[in-house]
Amino acid sequence: MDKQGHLLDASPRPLACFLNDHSRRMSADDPGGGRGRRSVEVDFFSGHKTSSRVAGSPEPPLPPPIKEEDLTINMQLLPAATQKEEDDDDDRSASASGSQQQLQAELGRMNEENQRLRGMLAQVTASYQALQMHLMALMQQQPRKQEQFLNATPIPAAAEQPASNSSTEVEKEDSPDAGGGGPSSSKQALPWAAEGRQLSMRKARVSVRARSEAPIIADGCQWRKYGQKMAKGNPCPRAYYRCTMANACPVRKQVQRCAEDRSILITTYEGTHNHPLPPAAMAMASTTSAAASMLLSGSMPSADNSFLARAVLPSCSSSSSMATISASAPFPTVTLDLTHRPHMPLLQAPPPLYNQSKFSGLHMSSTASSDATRPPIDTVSAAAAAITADPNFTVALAAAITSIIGGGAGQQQHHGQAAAGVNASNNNNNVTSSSNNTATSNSTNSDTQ
DNA sequence: CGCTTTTGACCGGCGC
DNA sequence: GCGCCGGTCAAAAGCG
Repeated sequence: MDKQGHLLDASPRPLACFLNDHSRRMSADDPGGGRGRRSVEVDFFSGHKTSSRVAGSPEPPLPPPIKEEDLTINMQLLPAATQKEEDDDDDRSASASGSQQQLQAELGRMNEENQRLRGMLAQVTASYQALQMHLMALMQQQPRKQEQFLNATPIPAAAEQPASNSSTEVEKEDSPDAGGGGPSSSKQALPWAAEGRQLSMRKARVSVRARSEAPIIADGCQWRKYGQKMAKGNPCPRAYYRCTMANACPVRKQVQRCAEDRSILITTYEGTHNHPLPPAAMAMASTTSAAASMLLSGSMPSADNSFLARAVLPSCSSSSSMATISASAPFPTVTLDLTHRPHMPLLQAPPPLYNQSKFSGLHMSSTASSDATRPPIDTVSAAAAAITADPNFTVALAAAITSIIGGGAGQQQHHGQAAAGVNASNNNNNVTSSSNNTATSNSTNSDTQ
């Protein structure tokens, strides 16, 4: 726990801060930096972010545009022997021309390095995507551990969160005969339902409360509406969406307006995407999936309710007031409240993106408080999840990389995408080809009640 | 024509 | 066992 806490506490800052700090440090405090300067190291496969330090090895540095200061620094960093040779040279004009040649040679070398670094950057970007998939694969390889965690701490019947078919899913997954012969077996033929392992990832939910007039929040993904119901206790209908970015993506979400304040949109995500996500969707998706996976993997210490809050919302330094635990929900559910700061400019905003989180249904306050009965903490998963879960980091990474590659031309674009993906108040509707206001379409479902 | 939304019906869990 | 409820299905309708 201490390890994880330290790790998580040590990396709350957006990448943009690391970049700025780093370039400042490199130009002033690190004359011995040499190559690999201004590097931002992210070990995507271990999930450890080491960007605040100068790398010992010149591996994955970001390719900076060649600037005057670079040349200046590099000239200062010429080997001592070379400088001594220059001093001993009697022919000053020859020395000057030699210096010029060296300058040009250095420039050429920097250009080559720049090209090389761009290639590396492409690899890093690909690795980032691969990491996402790798994480999902790892999490799906641990359903048993997750089941143990969930089964060892049975969840009380629901009152706060809507009831669900969690136990149904557990049965379907655990018992091989669950799907056989029943009338619902034909329904299992659906592509997403055939992914039985995916069901395990659907037990935890991440709920996002956002103030928005739009029917759904723009999270960068494509969704298809497959149902709408009137939920008890809420005059507003609840809409059910399924991710359509991949054929068998198990991710679903429920969208419902808050009964008390209808300007607040409550979006509940369930599951983990099994496909690469666009940058605009990365922030929200990684946050929700990481939160869900950490809930399921039991990666949070039982004694520290704020652990997950700090992991998922690492920008939040004060955790005492933002993490509460309710044992009344059928699902382990993380609620991210975005309603207090709806227009946070991401890349200029080191302050918390989410200023409040509420944990409901963690059901760990009583039964899981004895650490002896809990499954071991998966440090790597927790760390990787925590890092990828940091929307500031993800968005800043994308924006920083884009700005470096595109020389700022793409920064605005990425900034816009990032904002669209995370700013919950964005009114863009990312539901596929849908202009209907599903939440306000008074097609109240009479259902069979 | 293909895709999405709508909406009534159906299913299973849960409480009484 | 029955009814309530949440979640999902699938045919019909709508849309570009």
